[in-house]
Amino acid sequence: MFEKRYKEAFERATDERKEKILEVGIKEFASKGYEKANINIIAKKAGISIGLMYKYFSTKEDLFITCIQRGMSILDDAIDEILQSDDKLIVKAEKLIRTTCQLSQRDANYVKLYNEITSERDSEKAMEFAKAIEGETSKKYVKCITDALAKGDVRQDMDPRLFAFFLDNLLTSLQFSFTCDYYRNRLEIYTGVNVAELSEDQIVRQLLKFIESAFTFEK
Amino acid sequence: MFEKRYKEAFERATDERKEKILEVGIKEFASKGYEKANINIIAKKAGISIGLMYKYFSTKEDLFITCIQRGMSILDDAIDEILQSDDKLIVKAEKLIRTTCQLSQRDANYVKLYNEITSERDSEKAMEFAKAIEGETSKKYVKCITDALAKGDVRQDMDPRLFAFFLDNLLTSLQFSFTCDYYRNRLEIYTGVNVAELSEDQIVRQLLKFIESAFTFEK
Amino acid sequence: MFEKRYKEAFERATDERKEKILEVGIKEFASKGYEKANINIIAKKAGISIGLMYKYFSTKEDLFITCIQRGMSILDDAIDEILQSDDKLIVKAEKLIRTTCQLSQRDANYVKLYNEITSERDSEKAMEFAKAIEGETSKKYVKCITDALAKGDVRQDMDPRLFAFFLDNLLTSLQFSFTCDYYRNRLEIYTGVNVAELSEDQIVRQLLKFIESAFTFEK
Amino acid sequence: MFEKRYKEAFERATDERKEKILEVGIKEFASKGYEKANINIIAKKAGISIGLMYKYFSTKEDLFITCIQRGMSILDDAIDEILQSDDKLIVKAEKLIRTTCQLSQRDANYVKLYNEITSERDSEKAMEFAKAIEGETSKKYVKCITDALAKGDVRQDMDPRLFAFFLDNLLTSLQFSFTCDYYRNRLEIYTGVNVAELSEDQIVRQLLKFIESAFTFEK
DNA sequence: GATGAATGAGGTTTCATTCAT
DNA sequence: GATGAATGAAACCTCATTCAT
Repeated sequence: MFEKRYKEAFERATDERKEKILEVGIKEFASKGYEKANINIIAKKAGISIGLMYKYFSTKEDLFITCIQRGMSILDDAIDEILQSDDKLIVKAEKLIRTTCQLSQRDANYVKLYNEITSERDSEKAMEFAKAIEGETSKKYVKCITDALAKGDVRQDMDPRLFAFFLDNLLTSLQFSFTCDYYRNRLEIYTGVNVAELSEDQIVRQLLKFIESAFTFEK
Repeated sequence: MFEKRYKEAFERATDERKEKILEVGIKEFASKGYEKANINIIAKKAGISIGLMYKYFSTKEDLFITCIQRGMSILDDAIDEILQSDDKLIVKAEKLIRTTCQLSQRDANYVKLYNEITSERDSEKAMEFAKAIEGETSKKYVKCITDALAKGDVRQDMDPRLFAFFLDNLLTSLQFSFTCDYYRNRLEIYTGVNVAELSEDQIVRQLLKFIESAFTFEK
Repeated sequence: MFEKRYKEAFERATDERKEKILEVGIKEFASKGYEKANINIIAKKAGISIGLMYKYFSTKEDLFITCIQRGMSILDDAIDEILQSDDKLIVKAEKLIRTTCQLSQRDANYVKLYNEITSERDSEKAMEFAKAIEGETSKKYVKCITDALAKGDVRQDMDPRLFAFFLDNLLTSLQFSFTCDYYRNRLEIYTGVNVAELSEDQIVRQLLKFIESAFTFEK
Repeated sequence: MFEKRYKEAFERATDERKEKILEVGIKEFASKGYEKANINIIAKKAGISIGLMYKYFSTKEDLFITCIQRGMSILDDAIDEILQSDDKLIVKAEKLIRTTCQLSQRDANYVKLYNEITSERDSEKAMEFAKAIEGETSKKYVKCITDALAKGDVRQDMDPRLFAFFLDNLLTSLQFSFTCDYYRNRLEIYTGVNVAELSEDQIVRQLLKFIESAFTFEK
């Protein structure tokens, strides 16, 4: 997805070390955001010297992007598996929703990282990020829907690319709503329920209902 | 929505100056983000000294929040007008979608500011922001849907709060997709079309279709 | 004592206003110290504009010194009255000690101001302050003791100037110990008693004993 | 006395550098006072970058307190040695006075630092300072006098804690009078003699006389 | 006489990055 | 390969003082 942003020295490091650096980096970037995260602290927490960190990554940004790569590829893998199954679209949709909920808990930091990218303001970088992160996945989403359309499983009057886009918007919003502070509070405000007591299952069922009819209804 | 975050001196400034400061501030925060925006530069661009800036706002954060207030209240006004009309839900939905598109162009910086808030990581502030920004609007969204439900205009098996939430998610995603760099690129990737050539009308019609059936279909 | 440091305009102000300005100034300088006191805030609290403040005083320092003048002259008056009485030295000493205790409560801020001056580091100003503040008083102290010496009321082997100096040191230390935070804590540490429960009378009696024998003993 | 206020990096610095930083710091704080002392200048004079200064000390205050620690511990050591000897109280008193004079010359800056603390206005910090600086020493003073009392070397009608306090007041005042500008001028005013020509020996002898009779006389 | 808006130099603190060892 | 001491630009914020009205 991204071209590599780490130096050769990083490849030569032990897996354990690579793992540790990315784990710590993801945690820091996720909890503080890019600007406020401190690369010196990341190095210390990862148990390496700042000098070595710069042997591994040329800049703070390169470390960040390498963290993103790791985080995004894990999120994508889970999604890809569902998209490439033979299930009907509606079944896939349900799986996607449920997986989204699970990932939001298990991989909360990855989701937060994704949210961070989402407000990138340098348009060059924004494009680079979007291509790297959304490129493959979007194709799969579109393909699923195109296939369903061909099979007659869904309404025929839709633009599959846009419907894929709307579907992804709903799933992404849901993901953020389970993970990122602002979005979480927003969800609480809409439901009127404290997030701790929130019935995840109720949300899943309603969203599935919403999506199902959007995709199948035809006047 | 927010309690005021400017000092009395700011109230006494000329309207022209108040306008200028907020305009410049919004532009800077929208284009660089909170962390990277520089108060000294904002002051200079607004044509006042840094000292005076601090006579108007106690901290960078206060200036930021005052900018937010301005931006959000303008966005909200447009939305509120639609939500409080007597139109049927579907008509409202169409108006909301169209207005969203327009605002995204006219008030792009406000939308970017909103996007900035959306990745707030301090959970106290996130809550404060969410309450201030989403509080009133969410109520109106929910009311619209509850009313439509009572009138039998929409499917009866929905949870109105959650459906309102999904609807807002779709609209917010759309808004970002027209304004924020990352989201814009993502939209291009999904549609395969350069944003300049993108048929806004096609998007509007498809989204309306998506929403309409989600809201009215019932097995 | 000091030459005047206020401008003519200040003389023309109403007594009430003069009073208010000095009162507020003394309070601010006493509680925050010279550097941290803010002349804009003093003006505001005194109910005048900062512009007018600068019509009254050329600089922050001039305001400060005028506050000092006011504070010191009040403290001095109380002391002078005692020193110029016809009492025997020991009686005067007792009165001085008791008055010191009273002033420390009634005029705590003046004492704090005096303490502030005491750490002046510009040697020119230190000299100016010392001359203005200690000049007259020291003469009276010395005279008292010289007189007592002449009358044979006290030991004949003393240097009256130095004994006056030691006496003043004890009284000044006591004054600070009742008023200034650091000195107050130091007193608590020595006595092992919380300042609120501290028997002022016990201190007075012991100090008088200390001084009395220092002045009258002769081998 | 104080808990350490420097970071670990400071411990790792060479002794020469540590020495230099504290020396320069003490000089600056002593000559300008806490508020007016400038960390950037201290760093420059110490031959290190401001960034490194902040690797050594978290804040200006921490640097200041570390300077205090250094200064106070040196002053204390000299005093402690005398207080813990087997000499009679009067002998100790003489040694204390003479040492006070010497320290005032050799360690003038430490004394100035002490004077600076003495006007601390934040009552929390004042307490912390007082405990750290006066805590141990005061105990030793009191113990000396209690012992002398038990041996019958001094008058029996005294409160040992208060007499210790008065003694310390006299010594502290003397110390300031030899070092701090204001107090020095005050001494000149009392004696009528220029400080350069002032007979230190005369002062010592008179003060010893003063103290001796205060402690031994009994009606 | 009186106002208070306006200035801007200057101080503290942060942190990405370098480089000698 | 690995260290971590060292740098210094740059950001936020304060406040004594000025001056037009």
